[in-house]
Amino acid sequence: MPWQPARFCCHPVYDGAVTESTNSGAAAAPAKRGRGDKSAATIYDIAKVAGVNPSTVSRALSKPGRVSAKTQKLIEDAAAELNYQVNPFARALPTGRTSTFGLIVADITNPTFFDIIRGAETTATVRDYTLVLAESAESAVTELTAARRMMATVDGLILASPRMDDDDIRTLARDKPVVVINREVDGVPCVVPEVRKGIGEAVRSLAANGHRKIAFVAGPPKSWMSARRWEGVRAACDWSRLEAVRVESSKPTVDGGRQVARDVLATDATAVLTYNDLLAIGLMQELQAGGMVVPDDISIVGFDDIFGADFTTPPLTTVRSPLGECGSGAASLLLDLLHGNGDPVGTLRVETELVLRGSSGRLAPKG
Amino acid sequence: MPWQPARFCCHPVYDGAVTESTNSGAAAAPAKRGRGDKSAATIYDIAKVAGVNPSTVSRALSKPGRVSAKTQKLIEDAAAELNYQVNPFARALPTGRTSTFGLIVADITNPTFFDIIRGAETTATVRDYTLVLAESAESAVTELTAARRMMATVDGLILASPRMDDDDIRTLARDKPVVVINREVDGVPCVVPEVRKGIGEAVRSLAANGHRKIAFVAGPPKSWMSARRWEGVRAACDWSRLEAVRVESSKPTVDGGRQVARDVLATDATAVLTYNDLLAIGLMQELQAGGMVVPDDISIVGFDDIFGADFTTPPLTTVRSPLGECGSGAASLLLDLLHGNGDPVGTLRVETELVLRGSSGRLAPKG
DNA sequence: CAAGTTTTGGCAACCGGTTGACAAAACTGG
DNA sequence: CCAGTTTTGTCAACCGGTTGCCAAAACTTG
Repeated sequence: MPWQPARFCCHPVYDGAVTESTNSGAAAAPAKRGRGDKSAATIYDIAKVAGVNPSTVSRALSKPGRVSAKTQKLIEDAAAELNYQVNPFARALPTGRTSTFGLIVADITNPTFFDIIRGAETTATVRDYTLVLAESAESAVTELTAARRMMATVDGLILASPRMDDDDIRTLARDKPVVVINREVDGVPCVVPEVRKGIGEAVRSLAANGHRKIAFVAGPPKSWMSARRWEGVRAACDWSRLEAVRVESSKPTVDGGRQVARDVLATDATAVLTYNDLLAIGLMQELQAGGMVVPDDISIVGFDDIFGADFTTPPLTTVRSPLGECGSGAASLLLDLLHGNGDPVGTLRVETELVLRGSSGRLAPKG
Repeated sequence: MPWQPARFCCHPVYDGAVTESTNSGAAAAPAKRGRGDKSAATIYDIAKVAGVNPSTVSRALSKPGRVSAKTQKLIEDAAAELNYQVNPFARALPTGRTSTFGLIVADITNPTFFDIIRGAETTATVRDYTLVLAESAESAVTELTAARRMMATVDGLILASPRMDDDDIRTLARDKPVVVINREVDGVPCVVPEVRKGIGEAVRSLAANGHRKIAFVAGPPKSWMSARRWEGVRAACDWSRLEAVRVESSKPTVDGGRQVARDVLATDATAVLTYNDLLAIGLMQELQAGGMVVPDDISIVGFDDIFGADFTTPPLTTVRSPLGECGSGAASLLLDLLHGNGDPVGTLRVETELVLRGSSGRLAPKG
């Protein structure tokens, strides 16, 4: 066996005893064939019932208008009667179409992706597609492996915040349609939040509250998004004649936020913008633990508006990226690509906006 | 077209202009066939290279020990050289096996499921299976539809906090292996957190801090889990000679928690246990907004220890359900079932435990 | 070394739809 | 009413593995 059996860390109790139910065969012997116990209806069964040739059934069911209205009706009735469902594998084998697409996220733990997953899943379901999910564990290699594996079974792929090279992405995109979220790759359709507006609002808000020096806590060094956000902060600060300094973080998590607190204080900036909300939350926790009051002593602004950003005290001011939209937008883009209009390799830009909550504001007068 | 095109709510800008890249054919014309542009290698290609019969290749690749060591080697080398990958559809068609299983959750928005998804996904990947995700939007009908649809394409199914009838679940389980999380269904393997220990710890902790009357904010009326938790609270309170009162909530969300605040106050309990963390967080926000201090004026204990439960001020005391374990446990159970040992229809119980944080404690002396 | 036993490999049918090529039928217009 | 055109239906090959059955090869044993 190539895999290690999964282990529990908390001593779960497995009571081998069968529950007191009669257990009358249910769930005991899974059916051998692909479909249910009663071998499911095929187009041949329909053909027999409707008195036509199987291929006629196939055409009636897949390409509308190819058969006469009355035959169509006949076949549809027969299909309904037998409650027929196409066998996706039989269909996929000759056509290569699977009505399925993949979504690879860097880290399922990271709430940033929750909304993306949700948006993509919703759109997939609405358009009669199935979403297959995989995680890359923040590793470029794992990501590429997962992507390759998926390519065999899906019609297209969405990469959310991919870690692999541009070239790898383009190579994948040569095989099947690929859409990238949170990064721009030449020649590949992308969905990216446009940071300018949101950051502009954030910086203006801070400037209006008298802040003069702003620290930006950066994300992973190779993150495309982190670079864009830092650019955005710098540009907005230039515009508002504020000073901007950059601080590096070890990892874009709550823990990373706690760790970076010293460095942030060392800059003596009075306001901080972070690469993402997790960093902001960790940073705020650490600063508060050290006795600072937010926003009286320091203002904190996060990025993304993830689930839980408003659980903190004070609730986190943040630049919202419409993550759900990114997910559904990417899915729409991909499905459009799959349904013919394959050309428009463009970038879908979604707007960001400032969500003003309690963690930013005017400095309390020194006393 | 049966579907409505997905719409954006925030006026995203689609710049039809092709990015300044040369766009040299990349991603423009997706390959027609199922695999990559170069038609992928098949067992027939391998057979030709290795100089054996295709069926020998099939056997060498799928059932170890069925061919001689040297032939095996020959074939493996040829496969590696052509970098062959099985076509999952071709394999699924005759066998019905897909190396895929489904996971249906009630609500992708609900962070309770994040860890479950993650656990299941991780285990799936480790054991070379693919996870397919679907959401039921809290509707029993949608859930059943999704389940039926999935049954055609997966080897087994995991239902997390299902909303459908026991009988529907058993019917599904007759077709393919099904594992249920967060609910017990006779004759179907289940994974449930055992609430007694965690609730016991919570109630004893509250009792030790001088609380005499505890309110339980219930979840959805038909939730199996909510009933178990209420039972657990009542039993633990009896044991510790505390009074337990039950309060109904409208929905198990942050908002529902806010709404239930009045009713909780009306009970004049000094401590509250809620059906889940979202309710606890909403309740705490509302009480704090009304000027109450947690835990000085009232203690709050949540359930599940979801992501973000420690973002609040004070951080939330909660009874942790090992959700990740539930997900991976269910996946393991399912895969074991799929790999032969099909019999043990039992219940996997995972332990809960109290996570003591700041939202519970001793009442401040009245002043 | 021959007879008996076990491996190993090859053939061919099969899974269930799809699709190009073609024949039959229906319809058009002169 | 017939030639020409369009619609509708049929046939058969194909997608790429899997597997039961049997023959050939390799190995054991008396």
